[in-house]
This record gives sequence, C-alpha cells and structure tokens, in this order.
Amino acid sequence: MELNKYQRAAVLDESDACIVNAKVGSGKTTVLISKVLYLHEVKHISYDKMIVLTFTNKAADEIRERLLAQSGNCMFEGFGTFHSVALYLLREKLPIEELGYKPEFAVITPEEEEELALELIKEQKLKIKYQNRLKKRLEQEREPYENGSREPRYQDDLFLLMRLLGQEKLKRNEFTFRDIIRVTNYLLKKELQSGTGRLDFHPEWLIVDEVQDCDAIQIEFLTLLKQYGASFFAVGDPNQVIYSWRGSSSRIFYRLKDEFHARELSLPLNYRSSNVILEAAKHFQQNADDLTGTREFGDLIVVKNQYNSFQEANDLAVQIHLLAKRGIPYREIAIFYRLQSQSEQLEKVFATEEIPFEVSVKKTVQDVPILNWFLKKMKQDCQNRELFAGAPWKTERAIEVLDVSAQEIYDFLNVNEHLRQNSVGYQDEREQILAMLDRMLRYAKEQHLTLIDGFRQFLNSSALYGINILQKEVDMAEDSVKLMTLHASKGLEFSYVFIIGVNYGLIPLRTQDFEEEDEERRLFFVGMTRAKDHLELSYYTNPDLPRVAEGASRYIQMIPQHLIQDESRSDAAKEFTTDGRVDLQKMRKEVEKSDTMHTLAALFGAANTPTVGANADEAAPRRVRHEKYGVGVIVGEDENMIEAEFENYGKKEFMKMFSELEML
DNA sequence: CGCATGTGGATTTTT
DNA sequence: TCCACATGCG
Repeated sequence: MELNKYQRAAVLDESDACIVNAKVGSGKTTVLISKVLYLHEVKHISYDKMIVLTFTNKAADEIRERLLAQSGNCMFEGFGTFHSVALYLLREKLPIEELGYKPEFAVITPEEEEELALELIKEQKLKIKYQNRLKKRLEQEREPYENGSREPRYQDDLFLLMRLLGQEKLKRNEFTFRDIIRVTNYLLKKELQSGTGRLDFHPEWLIVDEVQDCDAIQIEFLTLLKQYGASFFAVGDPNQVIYSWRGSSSRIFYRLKDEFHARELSLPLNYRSSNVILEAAKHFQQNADDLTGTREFGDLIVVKNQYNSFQEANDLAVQIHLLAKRGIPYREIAIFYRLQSQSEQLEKVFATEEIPFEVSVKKTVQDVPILNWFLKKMKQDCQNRELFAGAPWKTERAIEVLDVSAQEIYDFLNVNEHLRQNSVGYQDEREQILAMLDRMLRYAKEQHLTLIDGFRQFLNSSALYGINILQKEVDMAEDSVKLMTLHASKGLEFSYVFIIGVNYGLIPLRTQDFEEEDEERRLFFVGMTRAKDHLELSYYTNPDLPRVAEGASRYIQMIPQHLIQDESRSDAAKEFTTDGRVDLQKMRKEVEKSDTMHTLAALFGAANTPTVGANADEAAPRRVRHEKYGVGVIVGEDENMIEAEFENYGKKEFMKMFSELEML
C-alpha cells in the first residue's frame, strides 16, 4: 500500500502530541509503523528512546512482524501491551523494594486472585454477598474502592476483603494484571514528585495503538510517561469502542486529545469495503463524519429471512458450497454472531457437510487442568531462589546448560509424586508437563537467564499472554470458513461476511441504557465493516433462543432500502428445498454435473468475483535489490512509497526516503 | 428452617 | 423475560 496525503500528514506531523482519528480500514497500522520508521530514519530518534504500546498481544505481534520486515531487529525502550511494558518497568527500572515487593515477584490471574479471596473470606469469617460472582465483583468494584468510595455496592465486607487482599498479595509478592499498571503508575508518579531524577528512564516518543480502548489507569500510565518528557503519537477510532463494559469509553479519545492538548488528524479513506457496504455502515457510526470510500459501488447487501437457526445453518452450507465451487477460498468467508452459543448449530451442520471451518473460542492453559495445576505450582516454587540448589547439572546458567533436559528437571522436581500414576490420563499428563518444561527451558536459554529467573519470567509473561502451546490459535491463513462473535471480528477482514441472527434481543442485545445501546450499534458497525465485497444479514421468523424477538431487527431498517437486496429465502436454497428442508445432496449433484459458472450466474446473478493477484502493470518489470530479501520486482509506487515483491518473502513496502532498495 | 417477596443480572472478553 | 439469591416473617 502507498501512503495517501492524510496518512503522510500523520507520519510527518511535527506536534508534541498528535492523535489520529483512524477510520475503519484506513491503514492505521501502516501509519503507525511508518511513523516509527520515520522517527528513526529521518528524525534520528534511537529505538531505545521509543515506547510502542498496544492493547492486545495480537496487535503487538502484528506490528513487530511488520517492523521487522522493514527495518530488521530494533530494541525499543518498551514494546508490547500496556501490561508487558509496565511489567518491564517494574522489573528493570522501578524501586519496587520500597513498597515491600521483592524482585522475584509473580503475576497472578483473576482466577488465582479469586481463590485467594475465598481463602481470606473463610479464614477471617467475612460476610460477602454474591460469592458466586466474586470475580466479577472484585473487578467491577475495585475502581470505586481505590477512588475512596465509602461503601461497597451491597452492605457487606467487600472493601475490607479488598484491603486484606492487598496486604496478602504484598506478603506473597504477587501482582494482578491491574496491580501491574497501578503500582507502576504509583512509582512513576512518586519518582516524578521526588524530583531526584535518579530513574534511568528517558523516553522521547510514546506511540500508542488503538488508543480508544484505554481504561482510566491506562490513561494515567500514558499521562505519566508523557511527563517523563515523551512526545505522544496515538492512533485510534472512537467508532470502534466495543469494550466499554470493562473500562474504556467512546469519550476517551476526545478526553485524551484535550488533556494532552493533542492535534487531531484524520484518516478518512477506507480501502477495504465496497461503497454499498460503507454507505450502510455509516448509518451506524456515532458521529456521522468523513468516512470515505475508495472502491466501486459493489454488490447490494443481501437481507434474508430464515425460519430458525437450523434452516439458516443449512442455507449457509449451500451458499458456501456454491462459493467454493466458484473458486472463492474458504478463508475469505466469515460468519459473525452476537453470542458464543450461536456457533453450535453451524458447527454441527458444517461438520456433516464437510465444510472446513474454525471457531474462534479463546482457550488458555486454564482449560487444561493438569497444566493449570503445574504452572500454579511452579509459580510458587520459583519464588524460592534455592529451588534448583543441589541439582545434578553443573551450572545454573541456562545458556550453559544446553544439555539439561526437560526430563531431568521433571525428575529433580519430583513431579511424578504429584500425579496419579495409575490413572488413564497419566501418560498424557506427563507429556504435557514435559512439553511445558521444554518450552520454559527454551525461553530461559533464549533470554540468556538463569534457569530460575528464566522460569519466573516465562511464568509472568505467560500469565499475560496465555499459553497457546496445545491448541493452535485460529489461523487466518488456514483455508477454512471462520466462525466468530462480532467482538472477535475486530481488526479482521473477509471478502464474504454473513452476520446471522439480526433480531432484536441479539443484534442489538436488550440493553439497560442508551450507553449500552450505543455500544451495540458500534459493534454492528465493526462487524459490517469487516466485509470487503459481499455482506449478508439474516434474521429469524422463529428464533430458538430465549428473549429474542421474531422478525428483522430495527438495525435492518436503519439501512437505506436502495442498498438492500431483499430475499425471503435465497434462490439457491429454494431450488433444492423439499418440505422445508434443503436437499444438499441434490444440490451438490446438480452443481457438479452442470456447467458451474453458468448455473451460478443463474443462481446468484452476475456477481463480481474479486480479482486475485491481477497485476495492472504489464510493462517490463523493474528490478531492485534489498540487503535482506535479495532481488525483487517493483509492483507499486508513489512519490513516497515503493512496493516490491521478493521471491521468498512476498510483497514488502518501503519508504523511498530511506533508500533501502538498490535499483537494477 | 420454609416460604413469600424483592432485587438484579443475563451477553461480549484482553491482560 | 426468567432465574438465582437475599431478606424478612412465622
């Protein structure tokens, strides 16, 4: 992609604080990366004077990968999620001993904190209401407690519990996710006020992704970092706030702009969706402003009425078979819904229909009981510095113990003693623990740490990351249909998007107040704008979920009629329907024996197929050489950027001003 | 303790 | 709307 004038303005902006209102699909990440490169290459800001903050690990990984592709290895002062950067400051920069913490602290998950709280309740005989929702109460009432509220929501000992919990965590040398940032803020503030300047910490640039998702303490963190002398550059979209139920707010974007006296720039050009989709989506924006399409008009949005979720799943199966026949890769098809439970019906039908699919459900190590137990045990054990004293291997330095195996550590720690060796699952459990130990060992080696420090750091960062050792993440490159909630769809794009269950009670969900209703609208906006070429919305006449009203949601009425192609049932399905059931066998046979394209044209009308890899430039290719990627061919160019394709690395973009390419 | 009555939450999920 | 839990009364 090449930088347009808005993107360029953001990259070249000179203000001390700048906040970029990046609309959906406007190249937000490209701008962020270009900004980092620009600061480094042109403004000669050293990477170790920059802090790059993201909200999720996924975003951090994507940015890291793209940066690496353009600039090789760069060492930032801080890079990653808010939590991992704060963790780094606690570990390397801040005097946590002054508060009574020890350097070998551990990070605990909300589940572990809840467990600790339950122990305290029992021990101290506290009266706590709604103990079945304790985790949620601890999360939701923490902020009022910290801000000095007198009384908890219900008349009980919750605030006393929080105080005791605080003492206990300090005693045990443990941090919750929230504590990581709160304690960091506290110490940063204290150092600033003391004015001693003894902290070895002088960030010059603070670069923030998805800034609209910050909660109150994350904003405080940013404010403090800025007070250490950093200039501020943030990108975000107030129309994509879909996590306000846990602390962010659609106003945060503008609040930050005010507080930092930041210059607001806008990236209005959407490169992703057809104009039909974009026009429709605009009606769900909070502040109808300058979101502008760059593509053709495109296919009308299909609105379809289904009897219930079973019929819908069958109809989708038919459509997907047809799309596959037409050569559309499965990976370009996605189905979004409001509730996790809605995937069940689809999974059943797709499995029998042999449609390759992946369901995006977040599973962590906590879903594997044995690993959950083992990691918790290791977290406790690793607080003891002498854990590996008397070990048979010669030295503790991991870099020198390449010959220490996971098995040796397993034996030394006597893990077998804790397992039921006669149980059916024993072999499996042993192997899982060995695999985990192996991974921890590798981590210690890579980080050049001693065994115990390596293990401890691995455990802390894995509390933040989750560990995806056993079940692979949903792989976007995998050629399968993706099923996910509207929330999970944020940041992704597909050629064909089906949003199902557009009934009142699901989309939008029944809400308490206007704020929540606004969020439902933003959520639908996020879902629609994932679609590049084709968007289909369906609703039930006879919904099988409780609290869901029959008939089209008013969100469907909010879309202008001229953008909609209304179909009571798809023609495709109708032709092969007998007694209300779709005969998929018959349909498949028909499609196979007939001239595919002809049949499909009849069924779908002359839909436009997305062009894949069509290269406009047929002239003799210009060749370039790059230090790392070797010889490649120029495939795109404007006054600032140049795009080249390399045999083993694919397409890469470069800023011309850095002249990394040698023309051949 | 059993029963009637009252209240509030359900869903999405990153670190 | 329905369900689980809290509270109050006999």
